[in-house]
Amino acid sequence: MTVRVRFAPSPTGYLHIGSARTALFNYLYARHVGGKFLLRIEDTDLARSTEESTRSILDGLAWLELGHDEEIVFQSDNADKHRATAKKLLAEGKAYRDFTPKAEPSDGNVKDAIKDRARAAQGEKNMRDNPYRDLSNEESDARAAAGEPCAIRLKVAATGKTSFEDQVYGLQERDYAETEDLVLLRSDGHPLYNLAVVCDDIEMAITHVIRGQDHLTNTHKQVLIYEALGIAPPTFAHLPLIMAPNKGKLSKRKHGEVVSMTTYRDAGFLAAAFRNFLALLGWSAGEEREIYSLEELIAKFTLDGIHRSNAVFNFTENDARKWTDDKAQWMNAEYIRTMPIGELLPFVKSELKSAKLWREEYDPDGRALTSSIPSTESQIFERTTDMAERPENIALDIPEIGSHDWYVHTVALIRQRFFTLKDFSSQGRAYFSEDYDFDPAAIEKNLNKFPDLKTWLAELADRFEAEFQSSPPYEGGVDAALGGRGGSLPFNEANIETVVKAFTEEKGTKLGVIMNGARTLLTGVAVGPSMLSVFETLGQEKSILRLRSQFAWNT
RNA sequence: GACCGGUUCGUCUAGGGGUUAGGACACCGCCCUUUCACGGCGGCAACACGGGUUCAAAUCCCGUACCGGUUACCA
Repeated sequence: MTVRVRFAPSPTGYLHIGSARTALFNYLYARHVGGKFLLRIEDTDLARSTEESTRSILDGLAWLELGHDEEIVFQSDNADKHRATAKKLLAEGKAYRDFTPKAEPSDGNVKDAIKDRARAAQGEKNMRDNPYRDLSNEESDARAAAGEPCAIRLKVAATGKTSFEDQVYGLQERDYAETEDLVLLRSDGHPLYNLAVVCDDIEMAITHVIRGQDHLTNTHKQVLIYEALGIAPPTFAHLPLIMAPNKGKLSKRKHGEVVSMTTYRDAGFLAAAFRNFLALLGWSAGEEREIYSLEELIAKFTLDGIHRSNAVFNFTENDARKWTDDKAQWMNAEYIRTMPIGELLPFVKSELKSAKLWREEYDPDGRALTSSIPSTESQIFERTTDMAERPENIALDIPEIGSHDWYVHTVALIRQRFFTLKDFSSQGRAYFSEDYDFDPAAIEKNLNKFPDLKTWLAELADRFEAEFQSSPPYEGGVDAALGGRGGSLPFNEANIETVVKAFTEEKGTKLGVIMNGARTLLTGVAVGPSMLSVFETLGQEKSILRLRSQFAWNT
């Protein structure tokens, strides 16, 4: 028998972290055993279900790349079947009509009201004392025929117990006395959750139900329905819950965005990294290892690796740096830094695109377009036109600036200190645009503290122009004064180091002062890769122009 | 309240009778370095408590405490 599992969210909000983990575990299990992973939208609560929520959940699943098999089932489409099943149980005497008037919903917190009522009952409540439980068929039929509203309840036997072997928690038993005659059909004819789930799981031929352990007691009720129906229940596996940092419930309302999948997508997380993080929340392969590809997760995922204790999703409210779980952030950074560059490139591309920093020349076949570089160079020099004319020709160290190779080289260089995809368009903006921001703290620390830099860095630009070959003959520049001839050195790391070091000694200052000042001017931030590679990567022209830029000063 | 479940560093976890109780994240320190949120090395830090069983308990049993789930004509 092929394994068939399902993820069955109710569309009452976005896909949150707990549901996402449940979906992932179902997916991994199905793929591991070569079964089917189905999707069912439990939209029977008309009052709370929204299409927008369904879309959001689907978006979340799509982002996590948890593709489902077969058509999506909408539970509300099966309401007639659910009703028919309830009628069948009624006809067989396994359920009864309850003519007790529906209780008015209490105002305030429903959960609390229920809890209070249960506590008031002191556990002495007799679950079988419903006066309509043993109403004669005749009277029941007559009252129903007369149009008297009634709910349909399952007739749970007075003695005995439900039991099932949970794949995570082991044998679970519950005395019938603990379970009330649950309502199958509301008095308005609306099928309720437990009935709907059982009917649909049967209909969908679900073999394994993998869901949160908050359903443990529902499972007993559902087992009761299976028994009444004379159908063998599926195998159950309940998952530990994911808790808030205070070990309390992780709620959409209280914790908001931090639990939503779309937040992570929008914050520049890689689905692969987040999946990896999620997989390790409540499951482990029993190894001292954290990074698993999807294929490895599928290969290693088994139900007995699932834990029984709840896990805390750790984050600190009002702390920008720790807005979400440290490990999730680390995992994402780890993926960005170490995944094959070819796999990262498409993500960087779409990030740059949405930040309007993307250029077609970065594409592998974009080389043919390099002839169009002058047009983009007008952008490069946009903010500095008062300083220099656009150069006639450009000869650069490999890789050629703006080319695909340069793009790959640059991404590989700057990803080393990035945490999210967003960093490519924020911290890394200066590599792709002239229009980048300056971090005030960086300016203060690396520029303002050394007033001499204001002239030194401009001088360094002159030096670059003089020492390195092919420096463009800027109008009015040193180069022009020299007759348009630059030096003879190729603009590469080794030579840049030599030149900068010599310059530093002349000025009697420390290398760090020059380098950090240059970094701030050239990239707007105080952190990044080796400054030598930054110079080289940005290229001679940009380096010179930005060194001469006074933009960052006095900001 | 009742029923059910859980409890190893701050967090995620390994370990399931004999371990210096391991790893990861975070944190701290040192090194590398022009800076740095990269990297390298190191450090801090845990078996909830009390009884048993046993030569030996984090590990098995019982109890307590604490935490969580459920207790709807919600899902």
